[in-house]
Amino acid sequence: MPEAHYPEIRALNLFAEMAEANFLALLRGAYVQNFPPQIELIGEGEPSDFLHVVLSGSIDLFSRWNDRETSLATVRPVSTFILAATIKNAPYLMSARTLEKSRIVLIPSKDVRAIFDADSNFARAIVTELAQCYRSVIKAQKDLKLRTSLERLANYLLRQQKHTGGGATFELDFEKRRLASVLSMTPENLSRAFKGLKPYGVTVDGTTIAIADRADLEHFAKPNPLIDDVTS
Amino acid sequence: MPEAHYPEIRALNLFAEMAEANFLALLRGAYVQNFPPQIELIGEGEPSDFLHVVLSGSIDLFSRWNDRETSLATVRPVSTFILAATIKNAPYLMSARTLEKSRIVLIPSKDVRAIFDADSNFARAIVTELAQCYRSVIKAQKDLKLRTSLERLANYLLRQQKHTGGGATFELDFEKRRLASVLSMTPENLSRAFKGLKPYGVTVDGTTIAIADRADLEHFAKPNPLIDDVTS
DNA sequence: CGCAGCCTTGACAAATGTCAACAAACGTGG
DNA sequence: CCACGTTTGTTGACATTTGTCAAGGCTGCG
Repeated sequence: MPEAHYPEIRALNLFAEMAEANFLALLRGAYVQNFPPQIELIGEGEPSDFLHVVLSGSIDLFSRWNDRETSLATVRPVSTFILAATIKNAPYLMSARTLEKSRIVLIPSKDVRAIFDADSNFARAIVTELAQCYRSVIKAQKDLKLRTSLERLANYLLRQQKHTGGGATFELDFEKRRLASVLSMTPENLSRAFKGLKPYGVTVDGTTIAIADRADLEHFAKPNPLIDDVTS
Repeated sequence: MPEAHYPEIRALNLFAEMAEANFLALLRGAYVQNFPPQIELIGEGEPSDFLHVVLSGSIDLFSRWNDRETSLATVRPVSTFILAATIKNAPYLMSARTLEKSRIVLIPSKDVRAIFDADSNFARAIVTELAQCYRSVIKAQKDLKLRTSLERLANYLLRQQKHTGGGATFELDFEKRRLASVLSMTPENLSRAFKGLKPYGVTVDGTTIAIADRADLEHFAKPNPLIDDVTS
């Protein structure tokens, strides 16, 4: 793969502290690939042959069961996905597809496991990353089990507002139908939920959201650091 | 702590491969404590001072928000809990309480982190454990987002039947109100859900469940290894 | 025996999903 | 650049699922 990509991969927490020789060894077997939108990169149940790194574009992690489908997470540059399956050498639990044109690095899983054994800094970074992932899912679980769909939407909007800088108006970074799936509701229900937040100062124009008074919305949403904060 | 407990702790995957000296160092600062039922051991948001190991009894991991409460997992002997918080040195995301009289080993988190840095076998075991935990939560997430409560109950019963040896009748290992919370439903809804499974051969007598024809129930429940299998 | 907690049941309310229709936005090929 | 068809979002009417409240039965324990 082109060395031009090395620095941005190296900058990831996962790879930042490892020995240079090991980093190079890891990327020696890796390659970069460009994918058009809506391509299914991996299917749940398949063996985890590669650790994936998104360089550009965005990836939807989703799952199907009994003719139903749900989005579990979105991966944006620059970060890795399906690390747990790679480490455990177990089948993928989620499918992945490109949402837009995306550039992905594929690192053979066996190389990841080999270097993991050889480089304790890398091992430590993997632990931190996995612990982070675990805690993120636990938060999502709490969001799902403790809140109604209206509350989930309200808190999502507050998170997204913060994430985009805190301005009174901001853009959704999802197609609404995907947002609905992420929030575990139908598109119709999401549409009505937006209206349900109007009393709390939320107005919607396409993918542009305006929050008239953040405190007002927070009073309803009751955001909680142990559910809504990205870090920690 | 009494050395009598060492072997059963040592037998855990997490501790099995580490150097003896490190194992002893880890347990030097640890102590065992007995708790009566219904004691809240830790509260979400508190700093993660100890890694916990359940030697006997059982522990409910749960979370509260806005006057609501939900059970996220049950920990049974012999296993650890809240490893991720310990590793990240971050606040607990879940509260924990004893369900029955329980004996717990408390290992200072800073010792865990220190030995983690010193013992690569231990580090590897932690990675495996975390990856396992992560995948379990993802499965729970899929269960929750892709299935109705009736389907979740049906699949839970199939898992529990398998877990208890596969006999046509078996015992629930939960109080029904807790099972309801784990499955993300109200006790009333659970009560009715049991009746809803009657057409598929499920009969209930107290905490004793009978499944007349497993294939019949499976036809409805559509269990899937990527959601319902404990391993992998 | 009597109390407390759990489970169940019924009646009802609220939340959410489904289906159908239509409008708006988007992309493609002419 | 426009016309067309496809996809997405919205809305209404309705069904289903799930939750809430209240009451009563059962069980276990002091």
